[in-house]
Amino acid sequence: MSQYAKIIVDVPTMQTDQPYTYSIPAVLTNQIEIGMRVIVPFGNGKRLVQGFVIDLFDKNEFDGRVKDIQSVVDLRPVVNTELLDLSEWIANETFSFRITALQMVLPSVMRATYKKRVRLIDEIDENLQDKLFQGQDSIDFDPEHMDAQIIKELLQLTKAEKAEMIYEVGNKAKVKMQLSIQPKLGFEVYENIRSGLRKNAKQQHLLVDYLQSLTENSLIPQKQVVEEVGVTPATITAGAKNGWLEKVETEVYRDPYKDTIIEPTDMQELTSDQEVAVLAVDEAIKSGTNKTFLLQGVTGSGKTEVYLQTIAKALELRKTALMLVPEIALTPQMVKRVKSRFGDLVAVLHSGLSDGERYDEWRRIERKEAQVVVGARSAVFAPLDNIGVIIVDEEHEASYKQDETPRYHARDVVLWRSKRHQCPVILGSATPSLESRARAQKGVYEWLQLPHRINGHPMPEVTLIDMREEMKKTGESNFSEPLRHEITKRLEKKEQTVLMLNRRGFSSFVMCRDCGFVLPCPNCDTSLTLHMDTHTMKCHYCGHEEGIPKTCPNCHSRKIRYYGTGTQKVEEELKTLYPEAKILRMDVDTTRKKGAHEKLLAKFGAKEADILLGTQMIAKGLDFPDVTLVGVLNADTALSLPDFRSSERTFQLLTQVSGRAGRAEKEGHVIIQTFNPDHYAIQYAKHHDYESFYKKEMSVRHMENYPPYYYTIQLTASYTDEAGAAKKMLEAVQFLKPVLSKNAIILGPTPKSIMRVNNRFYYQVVIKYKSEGQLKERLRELMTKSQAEVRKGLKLTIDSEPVNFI
DNA sequence: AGCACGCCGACT
DNA sequence: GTCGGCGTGCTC
Repeated sequence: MSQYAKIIVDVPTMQTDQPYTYSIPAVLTNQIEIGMRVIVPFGNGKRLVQGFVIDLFDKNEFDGRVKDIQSVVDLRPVVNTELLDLSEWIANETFSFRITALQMVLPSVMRATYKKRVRLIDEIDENLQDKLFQGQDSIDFDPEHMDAQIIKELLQLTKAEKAEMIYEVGNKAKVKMQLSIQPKLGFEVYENIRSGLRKNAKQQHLLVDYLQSLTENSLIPQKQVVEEVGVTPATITAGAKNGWLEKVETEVYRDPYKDTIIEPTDMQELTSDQEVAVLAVDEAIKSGTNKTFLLQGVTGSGKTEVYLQTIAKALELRKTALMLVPEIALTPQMVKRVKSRFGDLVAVLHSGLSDGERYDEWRRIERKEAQVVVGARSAVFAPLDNIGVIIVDEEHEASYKQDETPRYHARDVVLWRSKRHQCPVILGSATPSLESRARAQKGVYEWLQLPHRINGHPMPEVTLIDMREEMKKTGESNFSEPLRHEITKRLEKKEQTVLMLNRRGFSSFVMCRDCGFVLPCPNCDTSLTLHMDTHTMKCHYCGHEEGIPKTCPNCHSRKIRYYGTGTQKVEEELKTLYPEAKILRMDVDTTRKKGAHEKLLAKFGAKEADILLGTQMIAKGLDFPDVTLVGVLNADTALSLPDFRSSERTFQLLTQVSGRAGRAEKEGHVIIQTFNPDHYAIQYAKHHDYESFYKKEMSVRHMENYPPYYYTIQLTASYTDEAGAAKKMLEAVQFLKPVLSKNAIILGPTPKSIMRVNNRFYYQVVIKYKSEGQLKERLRELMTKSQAEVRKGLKLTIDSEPVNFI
């Protein structure tokens, strides 16, 4: 029977990033447990905030006024001790607030909502009450959407104690309820009731017949009864009145896949390589060994089957399993594959779900109804108990790193949880990140390989097209001679083609042919991008939108035209080249709507189109047997970016798209158009040679002191004026230098490559280091020290092991 | 974050 | 003279 609780309050600032002590009032005795959410008064006024109970104890050591907890939000803890510890670890590792880290491990609907109301507590002039309260005795107080005069008067009333401010802490999480009916009587009783009915009471006869056919106390949704039996809700209500049945509200899950028909499938027979892998992991599951496996297998080598069978092994031991997949690879095909093996035991978590669906999947996991979780990055926080195995598919994917605070890497969280659960981890990829591959080399990870494709087919032939030469021949076209030729051949043979446009650094902008003027964003240092679908110019950084200019704003020339290569423009060119071909375009614009992505792919899979044109998103996991040609229109736009990982990214991307050709019986062909045909990333991708790429890239990283030889940390400051941001980063360097050894390398401060975004100026510093015991502590001090400036509009972010350097 | 307190300019 | 602007300190 604890009397006090330590609480992390929902006020995300550096100053309040610490547990606060609250007393537990007598009415709440024994109701409060660690991991529950509570509502507490916080601050001078009557402000109420939500908080998480992180500890309970008896003796108060805080000498100051201790307030009572106002109320509890949950009946049972929502954050278990594992996730509590995990959130603390993440807050530490990522320099984020504990409250932010706590909220992150829960579905977003469970975040508190705050509202203020003003309520009259004294008589006031009737006219005034009409004006301020619209006749009511209380009104929502929302200064954002209220007249300044009204706000003022309301505040005056509160000051004069004629009105009071009421703080409301809300909860968006809603459990969906469904009205069901429950037969309450036995067979004979219904028999009697029926004989007492009038002959022409058709509806009542139907209902009684139906009730009689059910077992007593079974629950049937009313909706279903209305549909299947053909009785009206009114009849059911009447039945309830007569005591024939009872109406019951029951909880239902919003199931995102309820309309998907899933046929159960059996395990596939394993190749000997797969067998070795499954056995190794199984052994670790059985012995409860916290071991990490790097499963490196070429596309089509059957990594997924290895995942599924290890999951099955975990389930056999009554353990659970977690499988992470990159968001874009989490297609219905993928989900179906897992669900068809494990049925209702599977919960799926990804960004395509509505908040309600996500919440319900989360509750199914939490209640142990789901034992297999498949999901994107944030699914790593699934409240699974007794985890037997954790899988990270496509472990090299940059999207596993969250690019907002808390900037955690799902792979790191997985390793933390595996330690906690004493279970193995499988990191799977055809093109592992250098970090992981290097760890496998050193024996930190156990290296499992699947070097052969299951169907025994050779990897597709890859042809490089030197666009420097081609440009001389074809001019401004996006399609080289050989690529056009191959597309034509596919159209004749009725085979399918996939074309990929490497979107990075690519977009259509508008330029004046007379003076070279490019339409800039007024808020950012970028040019606006043309969007055909909305007929506007948009900024991809701040969302600014304006009309398409007809004349050049600079020289008033009418010769203002599109440039560059957006998917829309390529699509237009394709249509002119192949007027008879059916083309599907897949990019951010065509897949924005929920489910659009799936529909497009289903269409292509059903051979309703000849050519699929898209951005990176088509590179992942698509499996279409009739695709025999894959074309990459611009292989190297990413290569020139000032990011040390650009070679690695290019190699991974090209290797992945290449894997899309010739998955089934037919032989595939890949054509890569490039301006750098001799670049090693492109050469090794052509030869499907990961190992050589790995060696070459490791030597580059070694020479240039980059990961995996060095750790990196990136500091970014942004401010409303450039000097302020630059000054802050200079100060930061001065502040950090004293604790850094001479082995640490400081890059910068430099302006970010797009220095101005949304009228804020960005400067950065990157520190490369091997071992700096005091660095993290010092960085935390830097954040505390900067509080005053943060209040004045400075934004300071610290990103440990950033994945994007631009 | 959001609230109270406190100190200076321009208004009923 | 007071109202209200925002700079500063604190929140169990």
